[in-house]
Amino acid sequence: MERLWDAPDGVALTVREVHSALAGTRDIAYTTVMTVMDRLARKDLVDQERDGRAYSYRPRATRAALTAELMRDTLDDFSDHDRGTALVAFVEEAGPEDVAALRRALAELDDPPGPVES
Amino acid sequence: MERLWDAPDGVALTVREVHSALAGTRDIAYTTVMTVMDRLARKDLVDQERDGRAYSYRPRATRAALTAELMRDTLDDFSDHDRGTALVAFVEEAGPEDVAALRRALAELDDPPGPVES
DNA sequence: AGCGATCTACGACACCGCGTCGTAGATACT
DNA sequence: AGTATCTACGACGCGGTGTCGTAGATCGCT
Repeated sequence: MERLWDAPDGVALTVREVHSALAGTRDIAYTTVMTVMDRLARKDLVDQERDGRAYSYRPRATRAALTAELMRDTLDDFSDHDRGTALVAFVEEAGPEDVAALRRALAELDDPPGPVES
Repeated sequence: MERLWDAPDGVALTVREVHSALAGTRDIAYTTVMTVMDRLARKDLVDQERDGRAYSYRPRATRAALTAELMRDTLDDFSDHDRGTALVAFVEEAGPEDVAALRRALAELDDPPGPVES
């Protein structure tokens, strides 16, 4: 259930909230959500903070950031060799959309767009 | 044991060859190598071809290509949302080396360098 | 032909991660 | 007190992975 990120944004959520949200779509036990949350916390993917009698969980990173990190991890597993080679392969097989996105991302490195204002 | 790629290059290898290669470094049973090879073949990560009485295994893809594919898979798991966002995050956290490699890779897309011929 | 080396086939075991859930016990609300 | 709400902890099944052994087929040499 790593897709608990899909629902919330960047705030802390209690188990109940998540469970309620999910219960609408699918049939899931309360404790299941708990267990998942707990495991995510154990892995430091979320922060666990007390919230009254219950716990609240806040994602430590964006889904996007997490995805990026996983991609980097994959790349790291390859590290001994030429990372460049892998990246070239990645780009070569990437769809036009992704290529465009990469270009944009790289461009912004030089020319910081100034976050969100405007 | 996905790291069987680390030793060979792009040719077919028999179980014995791989085993011998590994036996130097670590203490491993012949059948272990077999099982691994077999599983890799099952997953179509390697091609299995008869070679006399034994089998020969040839990697279906470069380690680099495989890495790239895994990275793409990770990205796909995120697909519903903005792939761009993930890619931006990826680029932002990437080291200078990787950024440079990406730039090079993208450049070559427009301007094919004509493989390897000096 | 007989024997030993070599291979494959098949199955087994342990361990881990993940998704799923239940029971038991603490805590709070009415 | 009684009920609802939470957490703690453990459990089960499933699939992937790393590891190996035994059995049976084949090959080559004496």
